[in-house]
Amino acid sequence: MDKFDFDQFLTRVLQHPTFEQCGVELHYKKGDHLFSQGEVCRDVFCMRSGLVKFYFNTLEGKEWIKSFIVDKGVLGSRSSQLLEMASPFSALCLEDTEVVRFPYKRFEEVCFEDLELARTIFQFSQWLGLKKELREYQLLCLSAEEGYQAFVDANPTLVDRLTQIDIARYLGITPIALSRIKKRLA
Amino acid sequence: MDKFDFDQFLTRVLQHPTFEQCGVELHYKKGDHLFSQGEVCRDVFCMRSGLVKFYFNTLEGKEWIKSFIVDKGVLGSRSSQLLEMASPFSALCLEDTEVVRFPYKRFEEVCFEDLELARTIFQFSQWLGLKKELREYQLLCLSAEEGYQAFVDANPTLVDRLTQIDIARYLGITPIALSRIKKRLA
DNA sequence: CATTTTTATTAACCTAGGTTAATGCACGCT
DNA sequence: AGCGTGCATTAACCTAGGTTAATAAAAATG
Repeated sequence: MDKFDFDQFLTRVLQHPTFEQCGVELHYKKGDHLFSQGEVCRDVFCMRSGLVKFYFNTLEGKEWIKSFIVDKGVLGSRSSQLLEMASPFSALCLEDTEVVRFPYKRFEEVCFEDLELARTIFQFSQWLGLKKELREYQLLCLSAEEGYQAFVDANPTLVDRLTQIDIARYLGITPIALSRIKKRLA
Repeated sequence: MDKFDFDQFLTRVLQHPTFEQCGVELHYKKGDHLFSQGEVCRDVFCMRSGLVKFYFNTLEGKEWIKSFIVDKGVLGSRSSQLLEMASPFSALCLEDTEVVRFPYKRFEEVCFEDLELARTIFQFSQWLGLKKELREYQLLCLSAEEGYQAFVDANPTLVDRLTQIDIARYLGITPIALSRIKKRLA
């Protein structure tokens, strides 16, 4: 469960009659938003390919990146889905991205009818929990330099698909600081 | 779902025949560990009263606090439960604490038999996800001063039960820095 | 009740990272 | 091709927080 099999996950979910019926295939271009901070977005996005960043815009006009979703995955705004609240963050495509979109409520309903699917989704949410735990650890315990190294080690191919600005915003530092760190390490 | 009803949760879980049978009531004293970093702990702890901190010890000999569990809650080490890995953090009682302990595997098994319980646990894990999202936001986007204010606002009564050291370790700063922040705010 | 052991505060100094601004590159665009 | 926009680097300066250390108050501990 260290790595999660999204191919299998997507197959299982998207083959389900409910989602074959209510799922909408969408092709987003680089620069498009899946949803934006401040909106309520009750959907689930099953991502087949592409690259998406979740980011916050602060009151001081700064941007911080919550996470990247790479190639395949499942995404959405939890607080919108569960509490019908405005999403606290935006989802922006950094590359052309293909998704199937459907309402979260359907997802929840199906979960309690189809035990096999419930199990699959349970596994996904456990995996996500582990990832979030790691992120929390890195933000809390690692210096900027350690955090950068950990990010590069864990995502060797992703690094080349991102700007230094976005990597820095993910680590919680400025691009200038990241430039200095890279110089220090080289 | 903004606040989670642990009274109801604990009642439902602990009334279940499986946990009435395999659950062990334990009374920990202030200073006791529920489990320690480096050990595998496959248990779930249903907490009835007390105060527990989850903390990391880094290689440089520093301590950082992952979270506090206050009064009532459910806790354990996810990576131990799911992956049978050594826990990356320790759980220490800051006050006398009463729990019921049982193996996580049982928990998982029961979930797939008892749909009502599965629903309850699903709600809990969603609530936990929301909490972790907020924590991620605060670590990533807030300054130490903003983080302290947010912590005090969200946990007005908890603050008096913690030392300044532990609050600082939770915010990711030193107690000295927190002392300066308090002075600045007063 | 006296004695360690923790905790909180403050001061002096240090350092990593933030800020502003200038420069040179590498693109995507018409 | 030529233009503009965004990206990466570097420098100079500033600031929040880290470090060490001294002090005093408050808790545990016997």
